[in-house]
Amino acid sequence: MLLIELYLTTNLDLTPVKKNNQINCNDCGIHDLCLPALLADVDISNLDSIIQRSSRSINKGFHIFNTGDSFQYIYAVRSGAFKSYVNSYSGEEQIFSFHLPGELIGLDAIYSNIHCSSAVALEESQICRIPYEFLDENSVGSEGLKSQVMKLLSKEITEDQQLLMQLGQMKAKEKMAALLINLSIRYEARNLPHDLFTLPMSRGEIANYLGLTIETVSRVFRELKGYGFIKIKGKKIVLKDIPALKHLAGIFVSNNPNENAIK
Amino acid sequence: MLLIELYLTTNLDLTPVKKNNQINCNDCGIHDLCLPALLADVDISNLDSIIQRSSRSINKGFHIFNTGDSFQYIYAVRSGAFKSYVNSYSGEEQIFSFHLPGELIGLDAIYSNIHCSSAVALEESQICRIPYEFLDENSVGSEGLKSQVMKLLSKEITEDQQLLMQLGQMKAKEKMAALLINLSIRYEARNLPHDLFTLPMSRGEIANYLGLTIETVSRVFRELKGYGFIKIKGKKIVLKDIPALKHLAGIFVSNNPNENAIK
DNA sequence: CGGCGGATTTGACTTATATCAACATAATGA
DNA sequence: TCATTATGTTGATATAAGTCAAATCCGCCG
Repeated sequence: MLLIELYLTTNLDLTPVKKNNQINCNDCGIHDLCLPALLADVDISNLDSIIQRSSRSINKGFHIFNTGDSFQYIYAVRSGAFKSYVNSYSGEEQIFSFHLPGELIGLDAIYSNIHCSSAVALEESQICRIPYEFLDENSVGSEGLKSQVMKLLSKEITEDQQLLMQLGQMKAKEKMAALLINLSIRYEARNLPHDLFTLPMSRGEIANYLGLTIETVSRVFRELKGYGFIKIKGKKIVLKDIPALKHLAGIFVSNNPNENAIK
Repeated sequence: MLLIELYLTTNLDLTPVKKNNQINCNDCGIHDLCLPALLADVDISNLDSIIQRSSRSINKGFHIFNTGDSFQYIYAVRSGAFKSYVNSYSGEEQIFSFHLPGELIGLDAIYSNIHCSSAVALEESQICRIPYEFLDENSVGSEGLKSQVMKLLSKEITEDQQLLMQLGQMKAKEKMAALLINLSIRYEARNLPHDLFTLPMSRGEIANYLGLTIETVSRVFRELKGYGFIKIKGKKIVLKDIPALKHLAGIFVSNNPNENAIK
């Protein structure tokens, strides 16, 4: 496989990637969850020369892009977590997505070539990125890549719609259960414990994301703990009764949907 | 320009398009708002042989696709209006989009090749459609088309995120003002009166879309009428004070954002 | 280690919006 | 046309979640 030495030259705090400590996509721990897994039709060795990896981690609070930035890269989370948010006209922040390892960030800018959201690290994180040009209509050899990115875009729409549904008609308790189950499923997909993890976001970020207040988030956690559905201490959470949480979230589980019913 | 006689052969109530009553994209009234406008790089004459037009209108209540249907076409609204919705596990409907003329429907299915939403006509409508194959990764000559659809997908994500913001933190009055302004902008884009139009959707559909109840929608209309911001009778609405509505929706208008302030 | 500041929890109270119920109006169809 | 049904309005009341305020917890830094 051909490996090309890359010198990254952006505002990101990335050091040049050296030949000898370079990891290729095939060796990456989240290979199956990231772009390569979606690129069956594309020559992966070629992809490896396109994808740029950060050699050192990104600090909590570091913005990988801001609203108004020109579209230069698509990012993939290698480790850690990010949030995407937009600012309303009145300046308030609205989080619309949390990004876990193996997930992509920045696709919103394809439309206007300008990012209309900001993305920031919620904790010590590592990322990979692909120059935007490889998705550009004039680029060659990226046919399969473009199709896959279209699928990802489409998937993102589907996910946004699910969130819309949650925000639109669900009660606080249901929204929170839905978030926990959603995180659980995503952690499971990367082969991490799905019933015991550390929430990468603060209570305030959960509240913002779900359209609630911090106090309500706190109270609902207490209530779910009271039911024995979860154990929570700070950001460490254990999902003790996933079927009950799924039921709360409106996800059909048992044959008798009333048997776990809680007012 | 080459025009090809097309026989449409689906579950849609479309009659064969005859040569002599066929309209091509260049002649279409919403040409500037639809796919052709986004396809500067693509040979439009070729597109005209791809796009299929309905010769008769679609009745209110007709579904152009349902959840679970395989992905066969991308649709463009020629006249009328549609809504897209998903059903929750418990069976309730959640509307996430209204589609006005010149807008596309069905892009959500690119990810899984199966529609995960349903689309239904809100009134007597006409549509065009493009077979999905022309976006398929194996298709030739659709490079520009694919790039444009990617942009549309990206745009849709941006729009969904705006709606998310609305649902998440806005009050009922603000949500409704935002919807009215949004419709106004979209009508303006198709060169229709932007301050006087007929709402294509029912009060119940507005309520569902905004995460409110029918009663609240009705009451907020009355309140906005009381302020003199709108005139409304049934589905006919006049936006009498667009700056005030924009201000309510949180869109910055004047230099002194407090001067229109209403509790 | 100890203290400072931000994050979280908890309680008391308020309020926006939902719910329930009755009525009015508009659309539909024989 | 009128009867019938769907859709929209209005009022009274209930409640989920927000607001305000105080207490507690926790991480961080000298």
